[in-house]
Amino acid sequence: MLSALGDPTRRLVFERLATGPRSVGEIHRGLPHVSRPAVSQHLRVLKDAALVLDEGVGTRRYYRPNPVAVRALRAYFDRLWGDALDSFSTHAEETAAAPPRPRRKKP
Amino acid sequence: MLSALGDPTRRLVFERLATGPRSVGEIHRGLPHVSRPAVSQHLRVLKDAALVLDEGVGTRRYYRPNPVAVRALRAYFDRLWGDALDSFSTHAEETAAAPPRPRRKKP
DNA sequence: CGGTTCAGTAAGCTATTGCTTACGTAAGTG
DNA sequence: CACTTACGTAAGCAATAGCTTACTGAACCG
Repeated sequence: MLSALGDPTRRLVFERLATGPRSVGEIHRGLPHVSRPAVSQHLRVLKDAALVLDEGVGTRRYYRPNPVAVRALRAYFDRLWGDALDSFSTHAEETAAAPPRPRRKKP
Repeated sequence: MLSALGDPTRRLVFERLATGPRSVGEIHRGLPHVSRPAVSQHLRVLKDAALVLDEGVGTRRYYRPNPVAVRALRAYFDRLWGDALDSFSTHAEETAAAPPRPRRKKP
């Protein structure tokens, strides 16, 4: 998932979907610098990564973010956040317990 | 930031830091498939992206996640999550209000 | 001191990636 | 039915990314 969001342009595409379903053409119009086929290709990558869902309506195809994916990403960073906090408090305790840190040549 | 986390190997490196500060050598030992210079290079990218902080102790250098960055990422997906929820309820209302989907333009 | 450990950097190579152009196709329109 | 709209896909290309090897430079150790 994060691999798919690694590309800045793809992130732009993805973020355009946050506020509601968009067709390929709409996304393309909102991103003049990106050709339409490029948009299609980005959407394909996003879809393969399960980051977006799509639904065909007539001749167009509407894309929207996949709630499951967004939740998973949130959970990922929540976990990281928790671990980092733990690590931080441990770090704080240690450095507090040994104030003059056994640095380089000071002591 | 997300660009930096786009690479799977780099994500591995980053995740190794979640549970506490690690030196380059330690990370390398935990990731046998990745050469030590590669680890250094990944850490450099992570540092340039402000995803990690580092502190030199003697001949080694300890890396740890940057809390600010993790919080920012959490916030990013939280926002996305909120927008997606709004979008979803709107979508639900519309489809509920108009069972046989209106085709082309606004009826 | 010399030697060793730990880490960052340089150079070069390969694989991947993202883009464009061109084409194919299904569905809506008159 | 043409014809148009909206997408997807194929092929090919240039740029980038990540890896490895080799070198350099600090800081400890004896």
